[in-house]
Amino acid sequence: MELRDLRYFAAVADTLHFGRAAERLHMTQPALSRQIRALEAELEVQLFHRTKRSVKLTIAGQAFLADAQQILQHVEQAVSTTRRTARGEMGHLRLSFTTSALRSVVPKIVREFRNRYPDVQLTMTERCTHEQVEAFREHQLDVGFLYPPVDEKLLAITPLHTETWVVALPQDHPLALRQPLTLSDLATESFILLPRREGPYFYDQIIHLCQQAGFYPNVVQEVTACQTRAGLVAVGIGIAFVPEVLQDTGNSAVVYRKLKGDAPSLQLAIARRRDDCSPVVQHFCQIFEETFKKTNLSVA
Amino acid sequence: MELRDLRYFAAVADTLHFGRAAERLHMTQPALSRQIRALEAELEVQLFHRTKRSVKLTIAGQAFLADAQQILQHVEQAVSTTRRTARGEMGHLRLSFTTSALRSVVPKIVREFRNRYPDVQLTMTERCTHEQVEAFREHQLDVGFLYPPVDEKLLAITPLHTETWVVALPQDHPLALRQPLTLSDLATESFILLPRREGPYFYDQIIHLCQQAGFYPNVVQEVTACQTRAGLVAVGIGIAFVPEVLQDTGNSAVVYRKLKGDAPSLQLAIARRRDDCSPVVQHFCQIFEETFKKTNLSVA
DNA sequence: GGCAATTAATGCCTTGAGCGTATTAATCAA
DNA sequence: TTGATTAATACGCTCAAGGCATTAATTGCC
Repeated sequence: MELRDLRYFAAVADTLHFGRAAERLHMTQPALSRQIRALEAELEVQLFHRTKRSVKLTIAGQAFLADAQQILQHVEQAVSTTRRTARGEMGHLRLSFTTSALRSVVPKIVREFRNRYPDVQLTMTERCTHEQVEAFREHQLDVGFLYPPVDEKLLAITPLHTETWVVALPQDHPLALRQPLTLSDLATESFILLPRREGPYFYDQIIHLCQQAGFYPNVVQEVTACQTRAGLVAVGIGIAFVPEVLQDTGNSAVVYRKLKGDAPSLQLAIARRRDDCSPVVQHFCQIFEETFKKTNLSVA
Repeated sequence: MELRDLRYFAAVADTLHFGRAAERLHMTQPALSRQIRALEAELEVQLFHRTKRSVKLTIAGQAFLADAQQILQHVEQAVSTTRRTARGEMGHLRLSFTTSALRSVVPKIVREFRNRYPDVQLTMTERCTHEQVEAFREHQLDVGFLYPPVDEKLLAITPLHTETWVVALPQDHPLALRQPLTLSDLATESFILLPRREGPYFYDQIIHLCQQAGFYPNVVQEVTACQTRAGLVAVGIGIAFVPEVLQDTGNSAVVYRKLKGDAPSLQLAIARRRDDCSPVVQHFCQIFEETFKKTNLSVA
């Protein structure tokens, strides 16, 4: 059985007239009659009651017609879906970002992407940099906003902008009264930092900056997520560094102070697999470039 | 596009190897390669990443594969459904019956039918004889249990068994004390009957029998359904005739008495359209015949 | 009742889509 | 470098599917 047979059958079932159906199919009536007979022979089922003058669907023919129409429609839809998928208008995009990226560049890009490609299913997952790298390796991720440097030849990484980080202090801390702080002001404080293995570059940067400022920091390591960091600061466990965009102005128990001179900073970047030729990812990166060129200064 | 293309594509997508796919399809590799290329050209979409040594699905190819498999499966299912429909193993049967038939032959036949043809959808509607005839005319009904005679050349009617009707009396009626009644005992009673147009044969039979018994019945006509008849008898509106199988032994306000000698009776019959060649109806009538032959005596 | 119109089926011939065989070209492994 | 593997290409053949001409049966009209 071929789709041809279904098309012919549907035409005859629709018109109940071999001549007119043949005309619609741009063929001759004898050819059509023969094809329908062959189809009936193949199915071993009579699809039409025929007299020399009239044609009527049998019960089985009615059942077959319903399926035939569905199948033909499904085929059309499949062709359309395939073409649109090839063009990147349909499909799936798995996106990850750090907490700070979610507060800066992600909303604008995602809004524009959903606008232009409403039929692409987006899966967005917050992940820190090394989780994203792992996900890329396991083919679980298509595009990520993360902090380089990342030691991974698999990934193509485009830098976006540099985030400045600020100090989070308990509201009643003596230093909270002074406005422009320097790193050396913090020499005697306890530092709340992510474990080195979860962000070695940033960790080493802090250590390095402190040593330049003349002291070695007293580190109280912390495994939990960013959200609890402010809480730990509030109850006096120590002080912490936070991306400027993540300052929680609603929580009066914690105050944020900029650092004069050398401050810890991280460059946000967009990453994708080098071997990923998915048109959806290409569209996303295209939009990223357009949006980034226009809004780079305002965001950075 | 033809189903052939989908079959070929699915085979290659499954094996990711033109040679082995061709083998599975009982054809040669060059022919298969050409067909896939032609399919890609028709879709204007690349379905496979090919090197000289390996084959991989593209994103669009993955999307197409999902649809192609569904379509091929749907085709198989359509063929199966059509064949089973032609054999009468699937489909739809609309069945109607009088209240009395529901209490006699219908349950056994329907049980057996559902047993043998579980995939035929049954629609059962209680209808009196003339409603059934009307439904047959309007192609709303396939098989009916009704009371002939029916003046309708459209229908093929097979008699089933003769129902004896009994008299329903109020429990405190003087005649309720006597056991075998005769029609002439009822000469002075009021009769609750269906209007003549809703069952002229039965109506005329009553009149005729009464006249034979020497009186013309005093008829209190009633339009409502059988179910309320017992209620009307109970409150003393009159007496009524009821099929023996519909005697409501739970209601002590009404008693039922057989009639000695000529009693009103009706023959139950099974009816179908003469022009109905539906295999489902044929199976139903087949079962009817088998069941009827075995149980005729016990039911009648 | 006969004739014209309609319409599905049949017979015969033609064409090209699809297949097979043989071969090529590229890649990989040793 | 060589042999093995595998997809692509070249060329020719075959038959399924289509066209044309005709038949056969039915309907409706005069």
